[in-house]
Amino acid sequence: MPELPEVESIRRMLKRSVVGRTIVAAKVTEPRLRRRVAPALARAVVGRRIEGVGRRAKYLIVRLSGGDAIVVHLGMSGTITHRESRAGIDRAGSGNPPDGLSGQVDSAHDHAVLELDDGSRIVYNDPRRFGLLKLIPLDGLAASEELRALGPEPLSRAFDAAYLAEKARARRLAIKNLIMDQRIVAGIGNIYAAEILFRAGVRPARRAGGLKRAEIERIVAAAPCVLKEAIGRRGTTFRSYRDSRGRPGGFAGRLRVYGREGEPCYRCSTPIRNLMVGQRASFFCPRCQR
DNA sequence: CTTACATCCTGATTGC
DNA sequence: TGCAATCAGGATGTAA
Repeated sequence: MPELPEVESIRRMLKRSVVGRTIVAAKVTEPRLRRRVAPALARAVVGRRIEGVGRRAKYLIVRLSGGDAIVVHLGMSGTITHRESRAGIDRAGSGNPPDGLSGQVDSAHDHAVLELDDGSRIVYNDPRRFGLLKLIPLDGLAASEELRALGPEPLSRAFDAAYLAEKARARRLAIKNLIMDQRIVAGIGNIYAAEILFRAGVRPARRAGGLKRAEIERIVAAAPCVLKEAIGRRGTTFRSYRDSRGRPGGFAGRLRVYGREGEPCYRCSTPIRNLMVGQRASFFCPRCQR
């Protein structure tokens, strides 16, 4: 579920609230994520200081003293929340979060908790368990299997028209699938692919290799516009996404096409359509997008 | 190599 | 109302 803007929003908030804190306790209560969380992880992070919180693609990277990073991927349904403590709360194991987050995040799916030296906690929650938690040495991070094949960040200069044109050349798959391929460009998922292609005026099912140069240029220009606007609103909550304080993102009301099947296009009033492209719902305006 | 598809898992929603 | 089918923001492994 979380795409680049959601992970970036969590990164910014987490950075402000946890950098400089030391992890005093850690536990993984459900290691069965998409890949099993290493049993040694919890023990290995205790006593370390949080030096920084970074992001690459949809991965959150929590840098620790001692030269390692906790790499987190939220999969489809993961959230990371930072919960202020109140004395005595979950020591009794009451199950309910003590800090007003109940009803927003179901604690039944809290799978990992880091307790910090100010008494607050960082909680990883993921009902579908498609996520990833892994401790990786910093000096091997870029070469790790998770990060090594990722394409450029869509907010970086490396993602330009010449690059995308080269990657699209002779490719027969739909342009929407191409820009959702993390090896091509990193961080775009189903919601933002739809929004970027709307802004660019290109139909999601168009074959990548058949796009004109001007269309490629419009896609490359649209991507940072859409992503930055979404980051500014702390991401999109379509269903369950919450930021690190448990709040929904504010971009849902700004979505131009995603989830709007049958509703009028804001630009031309034509009903938005939804076609399956590569097994994923793909919303577009049949008049504004060609 | 490229592309299509099933799969992991739970929960919310839709349809009968 | 109840139950089954369908779908969900992701990524990967397999097969064609």
